[in-house]
Amino acid sequence: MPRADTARDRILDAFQRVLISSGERAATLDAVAAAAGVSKGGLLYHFASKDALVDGLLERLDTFAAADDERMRSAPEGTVDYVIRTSVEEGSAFDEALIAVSRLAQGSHEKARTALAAVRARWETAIAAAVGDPAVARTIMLVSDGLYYNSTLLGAFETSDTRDGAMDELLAVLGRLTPASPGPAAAS
Amino acid sequence: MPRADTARDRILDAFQRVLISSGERAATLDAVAAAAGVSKGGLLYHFASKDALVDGLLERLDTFAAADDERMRSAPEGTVDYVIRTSVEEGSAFDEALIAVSRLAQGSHEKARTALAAVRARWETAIAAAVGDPAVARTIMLVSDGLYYNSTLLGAFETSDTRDGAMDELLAVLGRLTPASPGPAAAS
DNA sequence: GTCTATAGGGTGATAGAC
DNA sequence: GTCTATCACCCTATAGAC
Repeated sequence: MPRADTARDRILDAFQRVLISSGERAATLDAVAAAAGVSKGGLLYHFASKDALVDGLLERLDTFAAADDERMRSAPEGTVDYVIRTSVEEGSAFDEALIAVSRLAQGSHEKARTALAAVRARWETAIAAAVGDPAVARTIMLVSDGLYYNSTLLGAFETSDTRDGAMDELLAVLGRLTPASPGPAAAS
Repeated sequence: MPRADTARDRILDAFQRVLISSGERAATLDAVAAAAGVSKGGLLYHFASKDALVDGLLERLDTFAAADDERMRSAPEGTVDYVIRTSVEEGSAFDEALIAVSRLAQGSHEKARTALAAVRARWETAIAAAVGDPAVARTIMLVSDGLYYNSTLLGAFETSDTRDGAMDELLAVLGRLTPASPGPAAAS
């Protein structure tokens, strides 16, 4: 179901690509159809309306988010490490769906914004479970939000943030906030 | 110049209002003209094109940002306190211009994104000057970004963040990161 | 300065051929 | 399943009356 080479999936891939590289406004049915290598009519056979196309992408995001949820909680480096490091784009399928939906949310699409908030809620819950102090958990979540905001919305990571070791530095700073316990390895 | 009741300013106010409440896509010349109480033709007399309208808003933002820069550096509560607290919407004229430009940046508008990055750069510089450690400064800036992301883009502050004292709590957590010196009062 | 009218281009969606 | 018209609508911008 997730990685089939059906026409539907190829169209969703194209939709994502156009959204990510050119934004919501450019993601017209015409543009998506062209990127998918079909005509507008062909696209509309698989997705009866633009809203249906959006819903398809939102479902895809939800599938990926559920998978990420498990990975996040069982991450060997620890939940906080995992969440912070994956806050900045790395090119996974989940990432791509997430950024595409972000572009959608940037437009006006209410459903996309809700879906995004739901993904964020998963992260927040996991961080709260990993760190004792709720105020610290909130701080860490906000840092994650900040990384995400910079990398996907502002597109401004030419400065210090791509630098190798910047992430380790950041995690070291955040590590100082959890008085009791483990940044890395809360082991078995 | 900044607070005159000229027709230009009334139109820019209307542009802001529509952008904030209905998003970039809804901010058509028709909608802005209606909100400003003029016709489309009337609007286009003052701003020759939609691009000119955007430029007008960007100039307004820059004026406010320059004023904010001074306030930020001379804030009696300290720069970090000031930046963090003003990261979440409070309804100032600066805020409104900032959010309006954000909505614009959410579309595709490159100039708006650049303007937003410039404002962020002002904050980052000021924080770096106030806090010794650059890694800590970056962390604080990311928290500010996160607050901004949540309040203006996700619109998700119904949870813990509006709560009275949430900001104090957050600032207390961040205060633990500056080993040497003063959250509040680096006084005279 | 502000209005109405209209040109010109793009967008989502339908109908019907293949 | 996929394509080529084609429709109705909305958006920016211009022209010219008042």
